[in-house]
Amino acid sequence: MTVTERPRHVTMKDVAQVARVSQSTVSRVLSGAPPAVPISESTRARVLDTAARLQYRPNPLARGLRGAPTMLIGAIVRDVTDPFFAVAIDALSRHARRRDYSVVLGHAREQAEEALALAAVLEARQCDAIVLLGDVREEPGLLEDLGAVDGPVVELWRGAGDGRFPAISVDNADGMRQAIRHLSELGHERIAFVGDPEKADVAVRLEAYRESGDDVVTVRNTAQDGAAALDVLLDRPNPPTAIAAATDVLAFGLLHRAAARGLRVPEDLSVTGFDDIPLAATAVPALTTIRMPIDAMAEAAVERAIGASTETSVFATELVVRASTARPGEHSVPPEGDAARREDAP
Amino acid sequence: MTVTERPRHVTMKDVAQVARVSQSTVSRVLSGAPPAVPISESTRARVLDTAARLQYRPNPLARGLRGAPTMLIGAIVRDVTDPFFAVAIDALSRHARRRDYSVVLGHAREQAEEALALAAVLEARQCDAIVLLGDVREEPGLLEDLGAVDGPVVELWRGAGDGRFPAISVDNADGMRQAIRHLSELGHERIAFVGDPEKADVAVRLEAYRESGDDVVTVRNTAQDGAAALDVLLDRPNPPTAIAAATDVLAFGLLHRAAARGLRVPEDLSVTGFDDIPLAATAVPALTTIRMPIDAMAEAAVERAIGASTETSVFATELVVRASTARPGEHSVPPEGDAARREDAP
DNA sequence: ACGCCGCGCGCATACGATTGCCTACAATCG
DNA sequence: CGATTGTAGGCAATCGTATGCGCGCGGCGT
Repeated sequence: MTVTERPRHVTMKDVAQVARVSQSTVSRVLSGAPPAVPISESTRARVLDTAARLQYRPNPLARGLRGAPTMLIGAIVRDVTDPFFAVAIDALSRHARRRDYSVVLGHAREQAEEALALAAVLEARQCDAIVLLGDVREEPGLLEDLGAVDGPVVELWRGAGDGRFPAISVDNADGMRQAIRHLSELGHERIAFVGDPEKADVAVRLEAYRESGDDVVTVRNTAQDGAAALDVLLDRPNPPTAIAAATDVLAFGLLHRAAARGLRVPEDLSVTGFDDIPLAATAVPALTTIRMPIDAMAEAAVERAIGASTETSVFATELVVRASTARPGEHSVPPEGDAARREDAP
Repeated sequence: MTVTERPRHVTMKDVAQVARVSQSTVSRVLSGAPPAVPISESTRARVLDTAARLQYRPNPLARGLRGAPTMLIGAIVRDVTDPFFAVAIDALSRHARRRDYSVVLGHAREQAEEALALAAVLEARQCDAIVLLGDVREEPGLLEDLGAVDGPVVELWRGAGDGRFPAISVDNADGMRQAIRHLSELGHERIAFVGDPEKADVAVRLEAYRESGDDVVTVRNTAQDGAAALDVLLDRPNPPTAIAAATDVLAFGLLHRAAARGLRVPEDLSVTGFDDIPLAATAVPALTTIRMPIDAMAEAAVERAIGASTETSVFATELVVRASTARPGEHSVPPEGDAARREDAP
């Protein structure tokens, strides 16, 4: 074996030279497509062989420069740390894959600067389409920037879309009403709401809550803030018997602080979440929450992004009753019970 | 406003035409670099102005074709859904940002095929470096494929690296010993281990556990499996008084099932986790766990990836004592207590 | 035997940005 | 006043791939 100094990158030209054909022939053979130009079987085989021997890899940059699709969907997400978005990304990636696309992810991390740099990366044909996950309203220049992008932009769970881009969304208001109705039907009369109305989707949930209640604590969307919110609520003169949290993460904080204060859930306090993150089913106690059809929504977003569909539907939520809600002062149904669904049990 | 049919993409040529200069001049002005060729102030201003007016965006593909760095770090992660990796990605992204790099993420989702497609995307100068998060041993062709990549490849939390690529890792064995020692010092004698030894890092933790115990339940890394593992352990003739989980996610499952069975933690059972995911501090009860210096490790990985450093250090873990561990049959210290650290309280 | 057709393939150019080299003009020097 | 230096900027090659167009050659028809 001879010493090859710096194998830098094997190009078509290299393959062509070795195979004793022109670079265009190599291109035609390797493109695989129905050859607009006929190639003899012997030549084709020779090219294919040398390409394999030389470990040729097409350069996507050069391909893209010629206008070829990158088969990449860019996803901009506000905060990867949010368990809900993690699941969403996973679903998005799975459905993209089924369509032969890959997902590249950049995240905004609640910082405008970052989001901007990201947008610059994703645009300009680095990827064929962009999916916005969650509410990215806070990024001032981002949306504006995105307007200049070539490919389609789809919003997924944007909350209250302003119609700037097609959106795949969920009926947040109805979801919150389902939670409130569930608590009402159990006999709760003093129901509080905890959430961060800065996020568009939470704002919609809050608005739906306001139709029947007005005991609101505003916090950032962390379990720690959820815990602190419980203290605020319980130190009120007439504390609630049930709390509807805007997200599961907040509900986790509520459950934690309730236990720390010696309060039993659901006997002394009922708690509902929103999102049905993976850990919700194994919370202590298992969390009653509102589930969204993540999988179907991700699929819709992918189809919209790659132009396979032009629909922008609003998906329905589903109440998942577990063990964190009960009649005031009563035990929940079975101690381990998922009244409505059971798929969570191992 | 005139009708602009298909603004396709504003190129330097367009800017040059409008600004009445040559395309090379536009390039020189916009590159910003110390001009090897002098440019008059008036020309520079004119170019800058028209570029802004026309909303010019450089095409990164064309840049990359000429060999320019993409300022992108590719991250390949096994499973975005894992809360631990979510935090890691966040840290990675932050540190990359500080160095003017962005992170693009692709995930393997435990599927070889997917990982391969991803590698193809990331290689070939689409990004300047690649960071592997977690154990990707299972992907057969991936590592091999990665060997052919131009840029540097760094493994982060790969567990037991095979030395193929430089690795930033954590002392998993010592971490597990810290947990076991903590439980021993509390007086526990029957300590069980729950984890998925298929993952390299968990395998190391298991090995360290084996130095002092042999009550092992093998499961996949989900909270549901953790819950099921508790049933297995408690139905044994001589059940453990403490369980060291290989990850926080498993510990969540253990806590859930313990509560569902009416078992009090930590009075009847002590539980330790591993990772210190964000929700660990607000588990019910707050989870005693092993923390890793995620931030420092992510920083090290970024520096290694972009060639700013050549060190491959092994980082130390830290025991974080919260409320899920106590002497057998005894209450934990303060009900809400973080004995060792307090930064978790809101 | 000559022209025509079609197969198989190479030439050349384009994509957008970078960069080495060269030109044109002005100012300054000898 | 001619030569030199410096300033300002254009020309064209280049990166790797795709593709329209055209060229040569062999076989077949008349």
